[in-house]
Amino acid sequence: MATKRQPDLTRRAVLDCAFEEIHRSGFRGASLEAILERSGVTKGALYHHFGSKTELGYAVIEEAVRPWVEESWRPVLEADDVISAAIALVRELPRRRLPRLLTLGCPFNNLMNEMASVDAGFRTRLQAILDDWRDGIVDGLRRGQISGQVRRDMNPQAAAAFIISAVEGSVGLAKARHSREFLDSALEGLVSYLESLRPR
Amino acid sequence: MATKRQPDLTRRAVLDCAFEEIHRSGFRGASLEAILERSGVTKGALYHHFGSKTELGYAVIEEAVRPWVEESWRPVLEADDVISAAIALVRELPRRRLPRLLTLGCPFNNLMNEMASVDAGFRTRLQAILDDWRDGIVDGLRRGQISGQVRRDMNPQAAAAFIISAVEGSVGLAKARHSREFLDSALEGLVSYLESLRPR
DNA sequence: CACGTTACATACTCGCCGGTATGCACACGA
DNA sequence: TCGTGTGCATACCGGCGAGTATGTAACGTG
Repeated sequence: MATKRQPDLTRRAVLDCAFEEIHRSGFRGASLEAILERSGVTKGALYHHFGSKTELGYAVIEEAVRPWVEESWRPVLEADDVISAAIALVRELPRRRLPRLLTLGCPFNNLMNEMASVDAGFRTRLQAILDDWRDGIVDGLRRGQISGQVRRDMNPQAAAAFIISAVEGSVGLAKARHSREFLDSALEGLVSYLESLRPR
Repeated sequence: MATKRQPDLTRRAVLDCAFEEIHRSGFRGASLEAILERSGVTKGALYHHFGSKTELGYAVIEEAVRPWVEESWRPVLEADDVISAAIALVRELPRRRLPRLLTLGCPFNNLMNEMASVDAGFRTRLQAILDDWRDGIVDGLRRGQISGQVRRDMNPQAAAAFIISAVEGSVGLAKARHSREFLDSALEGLVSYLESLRPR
C-alpha cells in the first residue's frame, strides 16, 4: 500500500480526469461526480484543491489544454522550414489520434466555442493561448521570409490567423461527419494553401 | 385584442426565441424558462408544440438554423462568378452583423461544436446542413471550372470543405478575441486563397 | 347547439449537480 | 510527543430546470 497522502498526485489526477471529461462532454456537461469516480478522488479532496468547478476549469485550461496545444505545435515552431513542418504536421494530424479527433474534436476549440461567450475568465485564458500560438507561427513565417523559404508579399499576421482558423474549423466540422473524408479534404485544401506561401 | 389562438404564430415565436437563446447560451445552457419569458408563451403551450427540449432543439436546427445558413450563402451559390461572389460575401461578413458575430459566433458552428459529440440526432441534422452547403459550393466551383472562371487543376470537394472550415474557424476563434482584428486577418487569408483558385 | 378536439394555462414533481459542513487521520515542527 | 495545520472522507443541502398532471377555454364540426 502506497503512502496515503500525496497532494500533487491527487491534484494531477483530478486535473487529467477533468480534462478528459470536459473534452468528452464540454465544461458545462462535465459532471463533478463523473470526474470523482474516474479519478477515484472524493469530493472533499477535489474542493480542497480547487475552489469551484469554474476554478477547476481555469486550471484545466492552464495546466492541461495549454500544454496540449503547445505540444501539438512544437515541431512546427522549432523547425527550420516552417512550411514543410506545417504540412508534415497537417498530414500526420489525422493519422495519429484519428478517432478522438473525429468524435471529440480539439479540446481547445471545443472549450472556446462553448465558453468564450459565456464566461470572461475562460475567454481571456483561451485568448492568451491563442495569441501565443499565433505569435509562434508569425515568428516562424517571419524567419522563413528572412531565410527565403516564405514569400515576402504576404502578411504573416493574417496568414497565421488563417492557418489556425482553417485547422480548428476543419477538425470542428469533421465532428459532424464522423467520417475521415471531410477532414482529409479540408486539410488537403490547407496543404495547397500552405504550398502557395512558398516563393515561386 | 387579437384572436386568442394562433398555433402557427405561437410555434414560430417559441422557435425564434429558442434560436436566440441557444445562440446566446448554447443548447444545454439555454433554459426553457428564459425562452418562455422572452416569447410570452407558457410551458403548457411549449410542450403542446414540442415533445421535449431535445425535439425543440431539432426543430430549431431545421426551421431556424438551416434557413439562416442557406440565406447567408445564397448570393454565392446563385452567382455567375462564384469566386467573386464568395470574396464579396467574406468582405461583407464582418460589416453587417459584426457585434453578434464577434460575441456570439455562428449559430451553426456553435451548435455543432457543442452537440455533435453529445447527441446523434443533433449531429445528423447538422451534418445534413453541412453536406448541402458543401454541395452547393462544389456545384458553383464546377460551373466555374466549366465556364473558365475557376482553375481546373484543383479538387472542388476539397476546396469546398476547406472554405467552409476556414470561415467557421475564423468566426469561432474570433469569439475568443472579441476583437475585429483576428477576424479580419483570417478572412484576409481566406480571400487570398480564394484568389488563388482563379486561373492564371 | 352539442360535443369532441385543439391550444393553451397553472401548479406541481423530481432528479441532478454544484456547493458546504463537519469530522478525522496523517504528517510534521516544536 | 504533543499540538496544529494540511489532506482527505462522508453526509447533507438547496436550487435550478426539465418534464408532467390537470384544468379550461376557444375552435371546428355534425
